Amino acid sequence: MELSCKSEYAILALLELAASYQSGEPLQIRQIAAQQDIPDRYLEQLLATLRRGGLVKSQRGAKGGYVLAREPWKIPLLDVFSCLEGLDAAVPELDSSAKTIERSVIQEVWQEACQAANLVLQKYTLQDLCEQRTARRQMDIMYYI
Amino acid sequence: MELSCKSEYAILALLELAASYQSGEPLQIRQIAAQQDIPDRYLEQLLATLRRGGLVKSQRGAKGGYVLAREPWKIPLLDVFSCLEGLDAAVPELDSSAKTIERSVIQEVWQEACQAANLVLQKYTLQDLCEQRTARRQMDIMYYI
DNA sequence: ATTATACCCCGGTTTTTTACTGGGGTTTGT
DNA sequence: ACAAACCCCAGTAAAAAACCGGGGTATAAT
Repeated sequence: MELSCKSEYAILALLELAASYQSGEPLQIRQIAAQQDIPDRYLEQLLATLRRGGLVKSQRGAKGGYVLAREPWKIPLLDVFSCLEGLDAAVPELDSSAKTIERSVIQEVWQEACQAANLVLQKYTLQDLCEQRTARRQMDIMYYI
Repeated sequence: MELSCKSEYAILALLELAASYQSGEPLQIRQIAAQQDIPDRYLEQLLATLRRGGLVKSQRGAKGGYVLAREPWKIPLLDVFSCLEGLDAAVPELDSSAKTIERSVIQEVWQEACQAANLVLQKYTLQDLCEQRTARRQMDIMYYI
């Protein structure tokens, strides 16, 4: 199960926004894209999706950009995934049209596995990842010395 | 997270093999494909992969076919997935080449989520699914009456 | 031995999804 | 007014998933 570029890019962008959340100043697509080495036109689409999903707010015009729609600790990663991949993707619904019993039995197990994964993605917030990042940076400095 | 055709087909086939495991008689691709409504040429590929992965054994020639390589209760679903999608797919390794700290932090969380899912897939065996199936069939009969 | 059956190998094609790009419009601060 | 940014839509390229076909090989039955 590979993490899609899409999700990785989105989370990277959100991490930037989380880091600058205190400042209140919006970040521009260009900036984020440059910082995280993401194709900016592509990132634009992702941010648009995140905006429609209520995860970020945008400010148009000069000095515009994006800010998180709510505090970093109130945004679990699961929200990001369900926004991008669709909620039905995060937790696939077992269609009652269930062609055969076998298939629905398999789907149920699969669903349980997905829910287990989602539980993990639910418990980590952007804030958590930000902290992990700074902690890691500290470690790298220590190691350097 | 959608279940791939590939994995669904494979598990369906393995369920058939599990069901006829007692008999000792091999099942043919054609039979399984017809029973579960799977394109037989495609199923052939999958069974070949499962064979190379040591999950099934094949008997060539007339009266040939496939049998499970070991008892149904000794085959957790995770084995099927890792065989088909590759072990590195089931548990993505975080490459130490880690471009940036941010990306590796994200990968770690993703990996934890995958492991949670794998734990579920580890605990269910083909046997379990078979039993689920027969149980479900009983229920359907009750409901019919 | 011959023959029919059924797996084996390998490669190609089609379809779908993912990742990415481009053009032209609209809002907004200076 | 004008430049900086987002907005919308549509297309393309590349990769993965799903599927198909041909010719070969082992094996059981006759």
